[in-house]
Amino acid sequence: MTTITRLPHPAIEEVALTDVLFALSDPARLEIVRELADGPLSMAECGATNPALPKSTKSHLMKVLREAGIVRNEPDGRRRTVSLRRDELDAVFPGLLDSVLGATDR
Amino acid sequence: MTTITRLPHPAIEEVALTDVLFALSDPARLEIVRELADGPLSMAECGATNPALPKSTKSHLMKVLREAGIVRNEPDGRRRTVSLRRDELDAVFPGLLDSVLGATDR
DNA sequence: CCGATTGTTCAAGTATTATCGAACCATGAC
DNA sequence: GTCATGGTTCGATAATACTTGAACAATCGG
Repeated sequence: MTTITRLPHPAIEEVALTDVLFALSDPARLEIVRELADGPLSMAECGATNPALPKSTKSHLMKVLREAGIVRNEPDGRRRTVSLRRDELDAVFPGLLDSVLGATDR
Repeated sequence: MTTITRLPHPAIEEVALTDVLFALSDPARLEIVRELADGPLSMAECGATNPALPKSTKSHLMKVLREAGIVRNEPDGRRRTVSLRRDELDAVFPGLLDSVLGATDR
Protein backbone atom coordinates (compact mmCIF):
# COMPACT_ATOMS: atom_id res chain seq x y z
CA MET A 1 0.00 0.00 0.00
CA THR A 2 2.05 2.78 -1.44
CA THR A 3 2.07 5.73 0.89
CA ILE A 4 3.32 8.79 -0.93
CA THR A 5 3.45 11.33 1.79
CA ARG A 6 7.09 12.00 0.91
CA LEU A 7 7.51 14.22 -2.14
CA PRO A 8 10.36 13.83 -4.65
CA HIS A 9 13.23 16.29 -4.53
CA PRO A 10 16.04 16.60 -7.06
CA ALA A 11 19.58 16.00 -5.86
CA ILE A 12 21.35 19.32 -5.71
CA GLU A 13 23.93 18.28 -8.30
CA GLU A 14 21.29 17.77 -10.91
CA VAL A 15 19.58 21.09 -10.41
CA ALA A 16 19.75 23.26 -13.52
CA LEU A 17 20.54 26.94 -13.26
CA THR A 18 17.89 27.85 -15.80
CA ASP A 19 15.26 25.98 -13.81
CA VAL A 20 16.22 27.87 -10.68
CA LEU A 21 16.07 31.18 -12.51
CA PHE A 22 12.74 30.30 -14.01
CA ALA A 23 11.24 29.32 -10.68
CA LEU A 24 12.41 32.59 -9.17
CA SER A 25 11.11 34.65 -12.08
CA ASP A 26 7.52 34.55 -10.90
CA PRO A 27 6.60 37.25 -8.37
CA ALA A 28 4.41 34.99 -6.26
CA ARG A 29 7.10 32.33 -6.06
CA LEU A 30 9.81 34.86 -5.35
CA GLU A 31 7.73 36.23 -2.52
CA ILE A 32 7.43 32.78 -1.00
CA VAL A 33 11.19 32.36 -1.22
CA ARG A 34 11.65 35.67 0.54
CA GLU A 35 9.39 34.56 3.35
CA LEU A 36 11.34 31.35 3.69
CA ALA A 37 14.62 33.22 3.96
CA ASP A 38 13.86 33.79 7.64
CA GLY A 39 13.32 30.13 8.35
CA PRO A 40 11.03 27.19 7.55
CA LEU A 41 7.30 27.62 7.45
CA SER A 42 4.32 25.37 7.10
CA MET A 43 2.33 25.63 3.91
CA ALA A 44 -0.44 27.38 5.78
CA GLU A 45 1.96 29.95 7.15
CA CYS A 46 3.65 30.92 3.95
CA GLY A 47 1.97 33.06 1.38
CA ALA A 48 1.16 35.59 4.09
CA THR A 49 1.01 38.12 1.37
CA ASN A 50 -1.60 36.80 -1.03
CA PRO A 51 -3.97 35.52 1.63
CA ALA A 52 -6.75 34.77 -0.83
CA LEU A 53 -4.59 32.42 -2.88
CA PRO A 54 -6.40 29.08 -3.39
CA LYS A 55 -4.55 26.21 -1.82
CA SER A 56 -4.26 24.28 -5.03
CA THR A 57 -2.56 27.27 -6.60
CA LYS A 58 -0.19 27.65 -3.70
CA SER A 59 0.56 23.96 -3.79
CA HIS A 60 1.42 24.24 -7.46
CA LEU A 61 3.69 27.24 -6.94
CA MET A 62 5.48 25.25 -4.29
CA LYS A 63 5.81 22.29 -6.58
CA VAL A 64 7.66 24.40 -9.12
CA LEU A 65 10.01 25.66 -6.42
CA ARG A 66 10.53 22.15 -5.14
CA GLU A 67 11.20 20.63 -8.55
CA ALA A 68 13.65 23.41 -9.29
CA GLY A 69 15.58 22.41 -6.19
CA ILE A 70 14.95 25.64 -4.34
CA VAL A 71 12.75 24.38 -1.60
CA ARG A 72 12.32 21.29 0.52
CA ASN A 73 8.84 20.11 1.44
CA GLU A 74 8.63 17.57 4.24
CA PRO A 75 5.69 15.97 5.99
CA ASP A 76 5.33 17.01 9.59
CA GLY A 77 2.32 15.61 11.34
CA ARG A 78 -0.65 16.63 9.30
CA ARG A 79 1.08 19.64 7.92
CA ARG A 80 4.12 20.15 5.74
CA THR A 81 7.20 22.08 6.55
CA VAL A 82 8.74 24.00 3.70
CA SER A 83 12.31 25.22 3.89
CA LEU A 84 14.87 26.89 1.64
CA ARG A 85 17.70 24.66 0.45
CA ARG A 86 19.98 27.57 1.04
CA ASP A 87 23.29 25.89 1.88
CA GLU A 88 22.94 23.45 -0.97
CA LEU A 89 22.15 26.18 -3.45
CA ASP A 90 25.00 28.30 -2.19
CA ALA A 91 27.33 25.42 -2.77
CA VAL A 92 26.24 24.94 -6.35
CA PHE A 93 25.43 28.50 -7.40
CA PRO A 94 27.50 30.69 -5.10
CA GLY A 95 26.06 34.11 -4.49
CA LEU A 96 22.94 33.58 -6.54
CA LEU A 97 20.41 33.34 -3.75
CA ASP A 98 22.08 36.14 -1.83
CA SER A 99 21.89 38.51 -4.75
CA VAL A 100 18.27 37.65 -5.45
CA LEU A 101 17.20 37.95 -1.83
CA GLY A 102 19.30 41.06 -1.37
CA ALA A 103 17.76 42.83 -4.34
CA THR A 104 15.27 45.52 -3.55
CA ASP A 105 12.67 44.58 -6.08
CA ARG A 106 10.80 47.24 -7.95
CA MET B 1 8.44 59.85 -41.67
CA THR B 2 9.06 57.85 -38.57
CA THR B 3 12.42 56.13 -38.77
CA ILE B 4 12.60 53.46 -36.11
CA THR B 5 16.13 52.25 -36.39
CA ARG B 6 16.63 52.93 -32.67
CA LEU B 7 15.06 50.30 -30.45
CA PRO B 8 13.47 51.09 -27.08
CA HIS B 9 15.36 50.23 -23.92
CA PRO B 10 14.02 50.39 -20.38
CA ALA B 11 15.72 52.75 -17.95
CA ILE B 12 17.70 50.67 -15.52
CA GLU B 13 15.69 51.89 -12.54
CA GLU B 14 12.53 50.49 -13.96
CA VAL B 15 13.90 47.05 -14.68
CA ALA B 16 12.13 44.36 -12.68
CA LEU B 17 14.10 41.61 -11.02
CA THR B 18 11.59 38.99 -12.07
CA ASP B 19 11.87 40.07 -15.69
CA VAL B 20 15.64 39.74 -15.53
CA LEU B 21 15.39 36.30 -13.98
CA PHE B 22 12.86 35.23 -16.56
CA ALA B 23 14.98 36.41 -19.45
CA LEU B 24 17.96 34.52 -18.07
CA SER B 25 15.94 31.37 -17.45
CA ASP B 26 16.02 30.28 -21.09
CA PRO B 27 19.11 28.29 -22.10
CA ALA B 28 19.43 29.96 -25.50
CA ARG B 29 19.16 33.43 -24.01
CA LEU B 30 21.53 32.59 -21.20
CA GLU B 31 24.03 31.35 -23.74
CA ILE B 32 23.86 34.65 -25.60
CA VAL B 33 24.45 36.53 -22.36
CA ARG B 34 27.49 34.35 -21.70
CA GLU B 35 28.89 35.19 -25.11
CA LEU B 36 28.34 38.87 -24.47
CA ALA B 37 30.21 38.72 -21.19
CA ASP B 38 33.46 38.98 -23.15
CA GLY B 39 32.40 42.12 -24.97
CA PRO B 40 29.90 43.46 -27.48
CA LEU B 41 29.01 41.50 -30.57
CA SER B 42 27.01 42.10 -33.67
CA MET B 43 23.81 40.13 -34.06
CA ALA B 44 25.45 38.00 -36.71
CA GLU B 45 28.33 37.18 -34.42
CA CYS B 46 26.40 36.12 -31.39
CA GLY B 47 24.65 32.83 -31.21
CA ALA B 48 27.86 31.11 -32.27
CA THR B 49 26.52 28.06 -30.58
CA ASN B 50 23.20 27.40 -32.28
CA PRO B 51 24.39 28.31 -35.79
CA ALA B 52 21.21 27.07 -37.43
CA LEU B 53 19.00 29.40 -35.43
CA PRO B 54 16.68 31.35 -37.77
CA LYS B 55 17.31 35.05 -37.61
CA SER B 56 13.77 35.89 -36.63
CA THR B 57 14.07 33.57 -33.66
CA LYS B 58 17.37 35.08 -32.64
CA SER B 59 15.94 38.54 -33.00
CA HIS B 60 13.10 37.60 -30.71
CA LEU B 61 15.40 36.11 -28.08
CA MET B 62 17.34 39.35 -28.18
CA LYS B 63 14.17 41.37 -27.82
CA VAL B 64 13.33 39.59 -24.60
CA LEU B 65 16.82 40.27 -23.26
CA ARG B 66 16.60 43.89 -24.33
CA GLU B 67 13.17 44.49 -22.84
CA ALA B 68 14.33 42.91 -19.60
CA GLY B 69 17.11 45.49 -19.46
CA ILE B 70 19.91 42.96 -19.79
CA VAL B 71 21.18 43.93 -23.17
CA ARG B 72 21.62 47.02 -25.26
CA ASN B 73 21.02 46.85 -29.00
CA GLU B 74 22.31 49.75 -31.04
CA PRO B 75 22.40 50.42 -34.74
CA ASP B 76 25.89 50.45 -36.17
CA GLY B 77 26.06 50.90 -39.89
CA ARG B 78 23.92 48.23 -41.39
CA ARG B 79 24.45 45.94 -38.48
CA ARG B 80 23.54 46.10 -34.82
CA THR B 81 25.86 45.96 -31.89
CA VAL B 82 24.60 44.12 -28.86
CA SER B 83 26.19 44.63 -25.47
CA LEU B 84 25.61 43.60 -21.89
CA ARG B 85 24.37 46.35 -19.59
CA ARG B 86 26.68 44.97 -16.98
CA ASP B 87 27.56 48.05 -14.93
CA GLU B 88 23.96 49.17 -14.82
CA LEU B 89 22.75 45.76 -13.73
CA ASP B 90 25.49 45.50 -11.13
CA ALA B 91 24.36 48.79 -9.71
CA VAL B 92 20.76 47.71 -9.38
CA PHE B 93 21.14 44.00 -8.66
CA PRO B 94 24.58 43.66 -7.12
CA GLY B 95 26.18 40.28 -7.62
CA LEU B 96 23.37 38.84 -9.69
CA LEU B 97 25.04 38.79 -13.05
CA ASP B 98 28.32 37.64 -11.54
CA SER B 99 26.72 34.68 -9.86
CA VAL B 100 24.81 33.71 -13.00
CA LEU B 101 27.82 34.05 -15.26
CA GLY B 102 30.06 32.36 -12.72
CA ALA B 103 27.83 29.34 -12.37
CA THR B 104 29.02 26.19 -14.03
CA ASP B 105 25.75 25.20 -15.56
CA ARG B 106 24.71 21.58 -15.67
C1' DC C 1 -14.38 5.31 14.23
C1' DC C 2 -15.61 10.19 12.86
C1' DG C 3 -14.84 14.74 11.62
C1' DA C 4 -11.95 18.48 10.94
C1' DT C 5 -7.49 20.01 9.27
C1' DT C 6 -3.77 20.35 5.91
C1' DG C 7 -2.26 19.46 1.81
C1' DT C 8 -1.58 17.09 -2.86
C1' DT C 9 -3.22 15.68 -7.35
C1' DC C 10 -6.25 15.68 -11.39
C1' DA C 11 -8.44 17.78 -15.14
C1' DA C 12 -9.95 21.51 -17.88
C1' DG C 13 -9.83 26.08 -19.36
C1' DT C 14 -7.11 30.11 -20.14
C1' DA C 15 -3.13 32.73 -21.00
C1' DT C 16 1.50 33.37 -22.03
C1' DT C 17 5.72 32.09 -24.78
C1' DA C 18 8.34 30.09 -28.36
C1' DT C 19 9.23 29.25 -33.20
C1' DC C 20 9.93 30.56 -37.78
C1' DG C 21 8.72 31.93 -42.65
C1' DA C 22 7.58 35.93 -45.14
C1' DA C 23 7.41 40.67 -45.63
C1' DC C 24 9.61 44.74 -44.69
C1' DC C 25 13.29 48.40 -43.58
C1' DA C 26 17.96 50.82 -43.56
C1' DT C 27 22.39 50.97 -44.87
C1' DG C 28 26.53 50.54 -47.60
C1' DA C 29 28.71 49.33 -52.00
C1' DC C 30 28.79 50.03 -56.65
C1' DG D 1 19.42 54.25 -58.41
C1' DT D 2 20.03 49.23 -57.65
C1' DC D 3 21.45 45.37 -55.28
C1' DA D 4 23.04 42.62 -51.47
C1' DT D 5 23.40 42.50 -46.50
C1' DG D 6 21.94 42.48 -41.71
C1' DG D 7 18.26 42.77 -38.97
C1' DT D 8 13.35 43.71 -37.26
C1' DT D 9 8.41 42.92 -37.31
C1' DC D 10 4.17 40.42 -38.39
C1' DG D 11 1.22 36.59 -38.26
C1' DA D 12 0.13 31.93 -37.52
C1' DT D 13 0.82 27.72 -35.03
C1' DA D 14 2.66 24.94 -31.48
C1' DA D 15 4.14 24.32 -26.98
C1' DT D 16 4.30 25.61 -22.00
C1' DA D 17 2.69 27.43 -18.03
C1' DC D 18 -0.89 29.35 -14.79
C1' DT D 19 -5.21 28.98 -12.22
C1' DT D 20 -8.68 26.75 -9.89
C1' DG D 21 -12.46 23.64 -8.29
C1' DA D 22 -13.17 19.10 -7.06
C1' DA D 23 -11.65 14.72 -5.59
C1' DC D 24 -8.56 12.34 -2.79
C1' DA D 25 -4.95 11.27 1.16
C1' DA D 26 -2.97 11.36 5.64
C1' DT D 27 -3.05 12.76 10.25
C1' DC D 28 -4.79 14.25 14.75
C1' DG D 29 -8.34 14.90 18.45
C1' DG D 30 -12.08 13.17 20.86
